[in-house]
Amino acid sequence: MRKSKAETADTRRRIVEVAAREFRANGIQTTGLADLMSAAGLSHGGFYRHFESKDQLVAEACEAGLAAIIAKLEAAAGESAGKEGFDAIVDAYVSASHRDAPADGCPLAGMGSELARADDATREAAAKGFDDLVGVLAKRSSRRRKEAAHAEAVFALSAMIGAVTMARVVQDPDASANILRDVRHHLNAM
Amino acid sequence: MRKSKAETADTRRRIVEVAAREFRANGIQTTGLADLMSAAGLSHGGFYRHFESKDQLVAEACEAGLAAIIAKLEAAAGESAGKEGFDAIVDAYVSASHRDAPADGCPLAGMGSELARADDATREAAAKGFDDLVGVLAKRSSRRRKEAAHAEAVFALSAMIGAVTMARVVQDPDASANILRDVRHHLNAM
DNA sequence: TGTACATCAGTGAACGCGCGTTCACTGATGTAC
DNA sequence: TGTACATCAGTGAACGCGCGTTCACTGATGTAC
Repeated sequence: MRKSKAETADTRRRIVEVAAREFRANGIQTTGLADLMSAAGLSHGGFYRHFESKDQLVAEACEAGLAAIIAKLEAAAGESAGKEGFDAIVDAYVSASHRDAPADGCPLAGMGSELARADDATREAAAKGFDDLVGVLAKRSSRRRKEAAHAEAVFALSAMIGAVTMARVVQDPDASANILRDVRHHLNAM
Repeated sequence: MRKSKAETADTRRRIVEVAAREFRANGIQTTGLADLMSAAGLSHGGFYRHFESKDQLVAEACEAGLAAIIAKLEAAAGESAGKEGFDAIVDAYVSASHRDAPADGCPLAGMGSELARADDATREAAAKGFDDLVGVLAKRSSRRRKEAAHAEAVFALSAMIGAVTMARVVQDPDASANILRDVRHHLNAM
């Protein structure tokens, strides 16, 4: 039953990808390895051929999820540089479509409070992702001074993460949409 | 072994209080009923004399935690009305002491992403708490128009929740402190 | 290049453990007369 | 007001279940000669 190196690498990648989706959508604690493995088309006994522990997978999935959202936001900014790009990123992040698709969204919004209690490697991956996202925003800030642009990006990202998290908590559709709208407008007006 | 009505009510209150602390500090899924009950000084079999299910306790604990943080923030604002009170609340919320004491802090920051996946009653309690917090801020907003004050409060609260959540994820003490500082400064300058 | 052997990806079953929930039991409290 | 009985808060043990992790096994892949 041994698989080729290429197949093995592919399987590993598939597990991380599935995990990144499931953890964002359903939470870390709630998602079992058996579910993950069968979603990846495997029996769950084989998990430990690829990872030392669930924690290791969590860290890698967090990293992968953050890399994915960063790529998406860079794409959303597209050609638009400066403030225009900044707003494009804000609009993509603080949106109903992001709110409604946590599996494809930002890990910091999808599992923020769980990440605060995760192990060192996972928190490190999350912190790096946060920094990278700050960088993505900061380089498009209208502030001239570098420190001011960075601080503005930290502020904006905090609001973005809080907004999407709370828009997912609030069940009333209007109230939820209003949170997104209010935060978007304030960030666009910055 | 039957207890008097007063004692029974007291026990129930104690369980909710302990739960509100533990859920905020350690998360909902991670906190077991046996732990909670022994922290409340009881054997865990007696739980179902007071609650129908863990979910019911989660909802009540969420409500209690939000009522507590609201009282604290009102107290922090104290005599200061208007913008001064607004800033006092922001400074109390977006602080190292709040970050470091999740058990006594805001449930929306302590278990935000878990609340997004909680049952209806819990999400309702969380949404009401969010609204109430918005109200606490809005009535101290410098905006004259009521809708503008409300929108500003929603924006500020989203940033506050995101900031405390992320300050708990980031392990590096300087980076974590900087998130709080940047968000505080921007909200104070609003 | 071909053969012989070692490696190891994946299977399927099992492990101990802690979870939420249930239950028989206890005896003090509450209630009805 | 006092007595007799029903209620029910709390105990402690047990329930089934799903969890993360381990393991013996299989057989194709990789490696050494």
